[in-house]
Amino acid sequence: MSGAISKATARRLPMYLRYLKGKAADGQEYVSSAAIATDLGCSAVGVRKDLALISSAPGKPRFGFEVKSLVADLERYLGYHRFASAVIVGAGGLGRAMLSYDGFENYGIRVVAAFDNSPAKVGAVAGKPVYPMERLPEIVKRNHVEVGILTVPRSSAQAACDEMVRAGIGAILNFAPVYLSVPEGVRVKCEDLAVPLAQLCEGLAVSDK
Amino acid sequence: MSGAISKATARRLPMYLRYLKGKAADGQEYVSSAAIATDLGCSAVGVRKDLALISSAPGKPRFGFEVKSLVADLERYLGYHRFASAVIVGAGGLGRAMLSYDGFENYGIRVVAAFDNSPAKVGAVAGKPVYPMERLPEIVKRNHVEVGILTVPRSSAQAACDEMVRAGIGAILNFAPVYLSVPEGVRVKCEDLAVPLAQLCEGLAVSDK
DNA sequence: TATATATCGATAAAAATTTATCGATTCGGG
DNA sequence: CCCGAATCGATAAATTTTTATCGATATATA
Repeated sequence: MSGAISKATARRLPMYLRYLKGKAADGQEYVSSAAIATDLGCSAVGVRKDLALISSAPGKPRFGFEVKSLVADLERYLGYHRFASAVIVGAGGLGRAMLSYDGFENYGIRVVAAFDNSPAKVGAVAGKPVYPMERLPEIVKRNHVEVGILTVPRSSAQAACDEMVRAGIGAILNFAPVYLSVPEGVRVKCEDLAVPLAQLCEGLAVSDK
Repeated sequence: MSGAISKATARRLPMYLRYLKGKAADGQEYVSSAAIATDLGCSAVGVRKDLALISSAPGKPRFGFEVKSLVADLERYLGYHRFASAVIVGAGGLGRAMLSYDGFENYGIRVVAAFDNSPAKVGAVAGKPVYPMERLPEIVKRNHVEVGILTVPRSSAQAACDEMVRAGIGAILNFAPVYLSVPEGVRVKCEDLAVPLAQLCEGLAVSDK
């Protein structure tokens, strides 16, 4: 069952996918666990264990794993069992950057639109619409949006969060550097852009190794 | 010694800091491990263990921990033993958003400037300068920059990365969805904005619990 | 065809992390 | 002044995750 994948492994899968896509683009057919481990800075045994969990075809001795097949497996695992719609609340610099980011499709996520209070921000970015906040409930309902990305300034984060919850959004990815309080049942994941950078700076980097 | 903090704990510290700052802003003097755990969705025992590692003052039975003191301890731990300078390469949407992001100071990181190939992007954002790529080595050297944030499109990522390495940058935070190859000794940490979102979408969220 | 080698997959050991338990401490209320 | 509730800190158990070991397998090459 797909639920049998540990948290630690699940965190690494996207890394493999990205790496393998690079190899595929280079025209490489096979890749060994040792090569992956060296390049990604983790252990070969760990790589094999992780891949064993999602790979449909076994690795071939003396060759390694077939890149194309692994990519397919990873994409299936990472994006298969869902096709979620998301909205962005806050069309400032970060919000607009995410609106034009093209990496979400890989994970089965469709960013529907962005919202902002400021009339100046309303319009479109990268072909995606930016609506005034009032229209949030309507759009959420119509598109069955379950996930919201919060990219407003710290001061308006809680208010925007409340609006999202009222509109029926059940999971929020919060980029504002504040703690949000939400009603029972709503999931929040905080993401602070400074954190990975800080980890990188640490002498003892807390890498995802 | 400060090196005795486990990776798992180190990953959680920023979360505590943010949460506690919120409480401090609300004027709350004390907070119990149980309250933190409930709000943050983790276990109270874990919270106590984590805090024990960085807290200078012990928690008070019947009250909990002193918020102000914990904030000070966390800030000291997270940002004290370094003061790193960073640059941003790629002044597109994400790059500019990060240039105007004010959360880096909390972690002892100073973003010095951004760089871009396109003359149209050169100028200033949020009071920080945007230089043409040619000036990267000079600025890096002058400011002793050790860390670079890579926010260019996928296609130019490797080239930009190479330039950063040549300029003397030893650690790179990569936001482009590609695998970068770097010489021995250079650290790379990849950050894909879609990943946390994907985790949030998963039925079995891989939260940082 | 036989052999050496690179690689896998499985099992086992070690390490790290989380969770549980429990006595000790402090304060508020009777 | 004593009792009970709330909370901590420490120790111990359980779980998860990583790392090590080793035989099996497939391929290239002599």
